[in-house]
Amino acid sequence: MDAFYVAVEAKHDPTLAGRPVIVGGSGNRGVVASCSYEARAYGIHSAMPSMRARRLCPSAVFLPGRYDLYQTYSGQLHEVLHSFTPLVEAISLDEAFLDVAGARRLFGSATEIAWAIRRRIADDLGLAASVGVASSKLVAKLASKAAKPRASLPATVPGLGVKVVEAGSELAFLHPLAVGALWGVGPATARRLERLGVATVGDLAAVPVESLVAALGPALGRHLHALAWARDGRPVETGRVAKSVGHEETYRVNLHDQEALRREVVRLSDAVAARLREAGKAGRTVVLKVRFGDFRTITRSRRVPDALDGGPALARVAQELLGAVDSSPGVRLLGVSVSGLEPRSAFQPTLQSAGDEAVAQAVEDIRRRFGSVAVGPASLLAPGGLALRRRGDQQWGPDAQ
DNA sequence: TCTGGGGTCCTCTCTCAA
DNA sequence: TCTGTTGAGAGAGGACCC
Repeated sequence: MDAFYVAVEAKHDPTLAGRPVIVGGSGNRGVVASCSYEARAYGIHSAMPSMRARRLCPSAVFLPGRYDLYQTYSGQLHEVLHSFTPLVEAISLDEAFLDVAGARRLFGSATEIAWAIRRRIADDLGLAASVGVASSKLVAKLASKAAKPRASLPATVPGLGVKVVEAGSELAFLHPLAVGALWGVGPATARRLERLGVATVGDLAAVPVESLVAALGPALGRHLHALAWARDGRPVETGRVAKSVGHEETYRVNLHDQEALRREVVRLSDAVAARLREAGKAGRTVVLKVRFGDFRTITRSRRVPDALDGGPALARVAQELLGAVDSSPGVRLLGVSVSGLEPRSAFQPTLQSAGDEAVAQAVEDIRRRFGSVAVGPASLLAPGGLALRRRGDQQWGPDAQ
């Protein structure tokens, strides 16, 4: 989808159309989640600190973002995609891979399907999408990028809408691109490749695989070498299951007080537990993440004998992990996550957790009937109240104020 | 310029057991 | 019995994606 969050906002408020609009955190520790092409023309991009974006374009409209609303649109989008093929691999709220090999008898060639999907999204959702058509996920993804509009002053240059890379012409399409365009090449890998004299995908293809393995390790070295030669046999995977569930939060000001940190751990654990139970999952590895004022980040984890899904049980483990951390430099971010997930039915609650189990069930029932802030851990009744978190709350950093 | 939140995957190191 | 090797698993960190 093209500038998805901003496009949804503009649909609900047509006065936003054609203006520099930024969705993201408004506070001094927030970041840009999505921005309109008009904002991109000022050099603004997603993940940029909001403060910097504001400096680059003081006249931009800043919106806090409505995760629930974007989720609703995402659901509609995936309904449209599934009406063409069941082979849909969702990679985010607004992007997906489709394997349309089996849909051609019904809907025409892959190119015809691409245009039809684009029309349906425009008709049903009122939003613009760009589609890439190719024989592999790698090339399709890059083709969809090539089909998007381009930010420019004085006006945005409209995109192709659909970009087709015919079988046999993949290398001609790939090799002129910057190496950073490849999936798996971020800033750190791009820097390492630069030292090898690699700037484009074509340069990368010319490097012997042994040299890449020596420079980047066996997994990444071999993977990138294959991608540079357009060898990408990864199938479209439907029904991928989550391997971990977590919740983390950056604070407006650094926290120093151990008691405050312990309360935060309870709150985060409660949020994680709610989502675990929603998903019918429990997990065996509890991970505490701490980011200090100087941005140094550590994780501490513990594997427990019985899978956990209750807030109090998670909080106990996470608080033990927190106890071994020196928080005196000041804590900027705290996170709790659980991995090693298994279906809830596959484990038996121990005697100790049986009480937690009953409490968690009751809490869940009350929240279903009266809302998420109707009940919560007593320790959170301290200053700040029942500020329980759900997924999508404070998605892009602490609010201003 | 001052860096979010929710994830996945890879690599390195350490420990323990065979 | 002692020492070295190997492999598995856990813990930690880092890079990357949207």
